[in-house]
Amino acid sequence: MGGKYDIRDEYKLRYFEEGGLVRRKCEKCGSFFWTRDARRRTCGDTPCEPYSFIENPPLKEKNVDEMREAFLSFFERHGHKRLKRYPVVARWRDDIYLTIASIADFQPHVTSGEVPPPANPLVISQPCIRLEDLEAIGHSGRHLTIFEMMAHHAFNKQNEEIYWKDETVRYCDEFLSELGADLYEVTYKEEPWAGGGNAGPCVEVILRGLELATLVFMNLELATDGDIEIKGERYRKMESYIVDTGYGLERFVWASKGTPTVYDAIFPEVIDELASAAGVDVEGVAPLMKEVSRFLGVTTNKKELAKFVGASAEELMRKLKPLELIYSVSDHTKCLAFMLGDGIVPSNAKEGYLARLVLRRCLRMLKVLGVGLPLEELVLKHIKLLRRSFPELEERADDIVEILSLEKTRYEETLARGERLLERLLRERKKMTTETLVNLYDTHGVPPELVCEVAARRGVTMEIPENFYSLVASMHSSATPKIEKDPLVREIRRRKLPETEKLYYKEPKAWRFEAEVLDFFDGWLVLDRTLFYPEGGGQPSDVGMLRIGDFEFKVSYVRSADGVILHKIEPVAGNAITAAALKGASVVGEINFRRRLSLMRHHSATHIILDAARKVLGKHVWQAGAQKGEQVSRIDITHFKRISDEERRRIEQLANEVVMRNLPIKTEFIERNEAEQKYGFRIYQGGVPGGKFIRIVEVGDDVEACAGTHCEFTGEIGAIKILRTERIQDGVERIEFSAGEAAISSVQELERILKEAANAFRVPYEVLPQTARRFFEEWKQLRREVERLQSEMATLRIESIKGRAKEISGETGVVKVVSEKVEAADVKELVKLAASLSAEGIVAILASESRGRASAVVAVPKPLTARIKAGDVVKIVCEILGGGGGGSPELAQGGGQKPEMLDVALKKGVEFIKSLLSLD
RNA sequence: GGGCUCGUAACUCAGGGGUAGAGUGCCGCCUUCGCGAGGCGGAAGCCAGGGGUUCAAAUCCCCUCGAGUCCA
Repeated sequence: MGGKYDIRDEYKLRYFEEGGLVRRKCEKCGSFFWTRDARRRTCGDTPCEPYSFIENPPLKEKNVDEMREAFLSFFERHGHKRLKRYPVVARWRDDIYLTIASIADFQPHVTSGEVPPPANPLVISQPCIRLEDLEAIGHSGRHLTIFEMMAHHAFNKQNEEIYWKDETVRYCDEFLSELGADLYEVTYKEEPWAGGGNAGPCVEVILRGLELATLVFMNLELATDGDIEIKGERYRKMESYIVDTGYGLERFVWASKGTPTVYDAIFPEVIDELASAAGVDVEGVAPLMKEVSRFLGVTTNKKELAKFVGASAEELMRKLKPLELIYSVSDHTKCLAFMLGDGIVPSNAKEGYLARLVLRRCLRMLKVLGVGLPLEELVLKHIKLLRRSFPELEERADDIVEILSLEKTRYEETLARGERLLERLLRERKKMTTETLVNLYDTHGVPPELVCEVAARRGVTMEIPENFYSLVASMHSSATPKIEKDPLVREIRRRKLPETEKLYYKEPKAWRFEAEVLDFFDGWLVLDRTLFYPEGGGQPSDVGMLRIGDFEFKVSYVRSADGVILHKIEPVAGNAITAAALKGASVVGEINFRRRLSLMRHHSATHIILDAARKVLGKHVWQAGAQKGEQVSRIDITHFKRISDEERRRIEQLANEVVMRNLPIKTEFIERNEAEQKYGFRIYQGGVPGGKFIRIVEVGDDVEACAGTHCEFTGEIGAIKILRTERIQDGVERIEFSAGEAAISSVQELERILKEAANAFRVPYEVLPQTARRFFEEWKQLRREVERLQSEMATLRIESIKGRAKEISGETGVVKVVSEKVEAADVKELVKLAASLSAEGIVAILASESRGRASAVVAVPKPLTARIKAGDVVKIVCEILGGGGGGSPELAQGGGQKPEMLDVALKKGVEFIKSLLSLD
């Protein structure tokens, strides 16, 4: 190499040179491009040039299915293996929720070189979902939430090159020619590309203003000490180099039809249906739309567009708005078909939230359009249109319809709730601040448009601030915690420790083993081989003992780092031991097998329950997390509603049938690509393991990539008992269960609770439910009866108490006062009594004693409250009782710990009132 | 994964330390030939559950359960 790296050198292709292409600088944007047309002055991309393919298509007309097939078969003819598409939800990745590009299918394991590609070179048409430009959908004429990225990939290594830049560009030209393009019109714009930790030179292929394909040559990786800088980040050359192309299927179809927008080109059937349902005159707007569409690549601003076509911005707004909504709904409903079809369950978190976001946008737009057409029908229409290429979506149609209608009612409820809340807020205060607007959306999901609408109805005008959504975003801005690199991994690499031989796979029933000590540091012991299972996949680590000569160690925790298994040890007998003394020693290890057996049973049971849940609830059920325990385990699954008792019973029944059939549990290490091909992506329930080979565990009908330890036959599990289900978030249900001995003891525990409850009522447990109901009903009735009698008693008591009222006179007047101890009365009763007395013009100081404590209540007739405040009196009284009190001027209550002081306190209360009546 | 909000009568919600409330619905009576409407009266509450603070908790604090919503 030598010399300084200049990314511009990367574009000096022999293919360009030999084909007579020339390099030019765009007059408008300044970027460099290659062309066969020596007189060309601009790069050909928008916004430097308007579209020139509208109503003048440069490609032979093809629909979506035809275009996809043309691409796939072209590359198949040129030695590429055709691959099936991956799901739109990227379950094999933990850094993204949705498949955003074809290369995402192969990240991170294939691109890093760790795992060989499923084929090389390969061709695929990958449905991708991107939600970044939601606002632009429909307006821009070209943005889509869901699109197919047609791509051919070649994964090259230093000593094993498939093909590189020249071939890639040649393929592009040949394919374009085959479609009828005039290569004289095509420009190749230089554009460095970076993303996802990689970077490289990239060529954008542009035809009549439309970028049709992006040819990325990924050959750099992020490195802090790298010597190449792109877009502010430092990179270095990669060992492998990858051809990553992206041909926009929808754009090709668009260019082949020359319709005003991409939407018209790809799903005209849905647009027609929506337009007629909404009563939008598409034909009428067509001439204007065609005019406008030419300049959509230049700007989407209505004012600027209006200048181009010689109309007013208002006219454009009015005429195009309904059409834009139709485009947007058409796109969103297709997106939903794929999201739900690939098993996303709408939720308030993770990928489920993204589905709900799209869904609710749809519902809002349909409402604005005033279309009676249900959302379900539109999504079904897409599914029908997609049937030929994606038959798997149709299989999910029933569930999709149920999910959609469920979500619709949920959203209607949310909106109704929001509207009521808003009405209340408006009633209370006339003004609506931006803060409340943001808060309403953030906390209650009330869209700002609805706020304006409701406010307007009440005559309050308000505006949505331009930066509304960024205000919302700023409320959530937080530093994303950086993933810390495991220090133990670094330490192990430094010590150059070999991978530990894993005996627990070969001998799942063994509990005793011999091995040699390789290293010891920071309390971690490393052996050449071990039976101890390290924590992983939701299975806790084994514990047990290690014996080295006369010394015994307790193994409290075991973990794995970079294939090396580390045992945390504590000496039981003997002195602390140094690493030097340990190295090379032979050890005898024993695991706590009782615990291990229970964990194995729970682990195998987890797989069985997942499969049973899929059978009972549907194919959208995926594992969303799991934790095994010795007594109780849990598995979280995606599902769109609460699991009913009946469903829970069926899952339990089905799971136990698998146990009783005593099926063999098969485990094997096989090549990742083979496993994916054979079983599909459902093997990745608990995340994606690295490595070329993965361990596949087959339990009944369930097949998963899993590193855990399992029983050899399902019968060994013994029994599976589901204990409870819990909703941990919208769309995710947690199933708690026990297996084996733990299942039996959990049933016994239930039985014990049941019997204890039955004993308390002195009834056989069979009649417990009706007995409990009866007792509760009777209790309620008795409570009412007590209250009724109390008030009756109070009226009787009042008469006698009234008779004992004394007149107290002072300089400012005379008042009637009672001050007495009431037997067997609680605070509530005292309050009632005192209130009735004060209603008759008597100042009442009442007190009682119960459970070793004193309570006091003071009531003052309203006309007297100017002079005598009940709260003040009660304070004086309760101070003597060793407590405190308070209340309103009319009624106050309090108490204290010294009931023996009651008489003194009552007297003091009367004295206080007397003092109040005297002039100061 | 993180943030915010809410659980009070059958329903919709007030009350935010000091006697549990309103509207709708329900029941009864009055009015009417009957219905609707109106008037008068009434029943209906483990204030989600548990713990804590306090003389006193629907109210404040903690936990659990149930629900809603936004962001990544």
